[in-house]
Amino acid sequence: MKPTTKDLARAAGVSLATIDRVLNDRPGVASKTKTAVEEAVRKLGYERNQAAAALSRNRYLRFIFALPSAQGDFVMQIRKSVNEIESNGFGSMLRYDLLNIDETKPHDVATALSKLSKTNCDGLAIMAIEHPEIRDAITRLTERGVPVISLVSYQSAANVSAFVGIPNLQAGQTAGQLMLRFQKNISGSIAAITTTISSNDSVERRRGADLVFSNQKTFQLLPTTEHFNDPHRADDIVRKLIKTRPDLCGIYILGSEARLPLEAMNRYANDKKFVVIAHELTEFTKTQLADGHLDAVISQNTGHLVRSCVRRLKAMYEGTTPISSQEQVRIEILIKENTYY
Amino acid sequence: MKPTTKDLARAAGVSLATIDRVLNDRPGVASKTKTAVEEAVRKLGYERNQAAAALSRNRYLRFIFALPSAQGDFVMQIRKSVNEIESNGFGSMLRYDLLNIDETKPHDVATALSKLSKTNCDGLAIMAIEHPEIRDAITRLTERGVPVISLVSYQSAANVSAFVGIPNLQAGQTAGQLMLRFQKNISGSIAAITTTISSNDSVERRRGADLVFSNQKTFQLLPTTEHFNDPHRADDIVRKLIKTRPDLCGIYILGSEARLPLEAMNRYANDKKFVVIAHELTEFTKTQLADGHLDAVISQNTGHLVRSCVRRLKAMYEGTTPISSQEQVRIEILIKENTYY
DNA sequence: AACTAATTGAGGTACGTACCTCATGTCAAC
DNA sequence: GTTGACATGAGGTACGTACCTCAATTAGTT
Repeated sequence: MKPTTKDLARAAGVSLATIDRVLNDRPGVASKTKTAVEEAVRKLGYERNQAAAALSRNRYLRFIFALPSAQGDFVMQIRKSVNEIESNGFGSMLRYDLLNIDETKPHDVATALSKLSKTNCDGLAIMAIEHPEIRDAITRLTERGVPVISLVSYQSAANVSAFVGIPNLQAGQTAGQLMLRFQKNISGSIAAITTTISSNDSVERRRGADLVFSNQKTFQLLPTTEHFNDPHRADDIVRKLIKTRPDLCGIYILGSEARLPLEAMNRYANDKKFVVIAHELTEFTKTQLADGHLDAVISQNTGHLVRSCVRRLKAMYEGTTPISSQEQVRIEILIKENTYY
Repeated sequence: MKPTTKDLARAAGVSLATIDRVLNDRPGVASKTKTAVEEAVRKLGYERNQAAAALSRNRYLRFIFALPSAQGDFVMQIRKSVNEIESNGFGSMLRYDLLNIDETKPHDVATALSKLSKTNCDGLAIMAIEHPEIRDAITRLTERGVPVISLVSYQSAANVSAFVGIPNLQAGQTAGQLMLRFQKNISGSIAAITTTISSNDSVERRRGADLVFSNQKTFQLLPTTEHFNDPHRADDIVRKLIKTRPDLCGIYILGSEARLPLEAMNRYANDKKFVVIAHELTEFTKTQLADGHLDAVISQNTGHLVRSCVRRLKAMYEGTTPISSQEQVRIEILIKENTYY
């Protein structure tokens, strides 16, 4: 059997009360006593019995996912994954809540975060743009002792404890490489489209693709065009591209929401065959893959994202370290054949 | 707060002892009482507090992984994943043990399985060949009340509760499709090499690839050749292929151990560029990807395999149903760019 | 009606930890 | 040498479930 607090007490020559004080960082312990207990922990290989601890605490760990309130297939997917994890066997005594944040109003976001503290939140995973007010709110939150993870989009706030998501530079390299390998032409131009280049992931992906394209001469990646979530703009961009670039042989959709450019493609590219690559597997992109309108999707699994967040937040709460290898969210390549419907 | 057994007792108008009898399938409960309790469970939405249950039971759930004792990068990877999961935050009170089975001696395997029962094993995940003796041993094991999962390689034993692994037909389709898309030639022959075609996964993958190749005329997939883990044979096969087939433009390594054919390729294919696709990401195939000797790897993540087994075994033990969507092990495509080193 | 068997209840202990109170000990400052 | 701050121990309760015993009740059979 594993050692318990009783064994610790005996080994360290102190009482259970002192063990409790040390293990739970309560005040009133002489530093040499503390050292002795820590030594005993090390020596016996004591690990807190989380089941017992959870039971004794008799309260749920409450993890909060702060996600953009804006519509979008990908964010929806994440939301769905958060809701699904509830019924999962992740040990007990865990609760997950969603918090909608309107990124267009950073002040409101900051206000919402300021209401969180150790008493109502045991960990936060946040997906948000980079903004001074948000960054400061996060910093203050961590100072209040709440572990914070930045999700999908990296937060440079000093104290953010971790990032969960794919490395976007590599994702861009992957997309670029596939784009080249899927080409049957011997040369041509490839378009790059995104929602907005003020989004960090788009920028990094573009850089990744550029790295790949710079290794060869026959294909060129055109400058990134933005559609700002405007259907007409997206339509214009695609129509103009096809009309003015006879050598166009591929489209790379950088952002996480591929719907608008893809729908435009479907309108104008009926006869000619382009290699089309986009990001994030959603119901929509799945359909596009199945129909052959999309050649590949570079994706991160939202279930993983969410579970990884939970594991890390839990580990931070418990003061343990999760296996880092398993926490690296993988860049998935999806083509028609390896997608599940 | 969630309802407890006390609430159940009150709601059903019975005592805690009876609640206990019903919840734990103990004898001596009138059927209408049982119904009443079950009704209360449903009505209150009662869910057993697993932390408390684990604590009270005060014993670890013991899950056993039966893996082939034969050497191999892939099996090693699985073994490693099993060992790593221990320190994972998978709820507490779980133990994982490895059981080596020598598939060349099915009778020994059956004997080993016959020693397992509810008292020393709460769930088994087994990766083994299809064999009557093994199949019967598994059937008897499930009859003794031990949940069994077949891992990687499907077991047709009547009572095996689940399969954890990738669908190999689809994996073959994926490999075949990539092989065609990566080709810059306009026609040619592709070799198919494996350890032995008595292995089920190789057969299914071949069938998958055939499906893809039959949709076009310009490339042909050569008959599958077997090397039986013999380095000379592997060497011979590759050397002869390159010498006798000037139109050779690709190699598909079907089995899960790619080392021998790849090493042979590295010896003979220095000058000419083939598209090479293999299965399973291991340290070796990673290196080959990085060096450009391998163009793509179709893989299943061993960490996922193992965790999926654990989740399912746990769910079976607890009598709950895991989210099936999350349990489908995905067919991963890995190229140089999206591999982590 | 008498008897047996099946059913149910009452009440307990245990698991390992968290968290609480209160008493006692120690040491240093004045 | 008294005071007070700090350190430590003793001992308790609680969490929700599992598992045990023994008595009491009920139902079914003869």
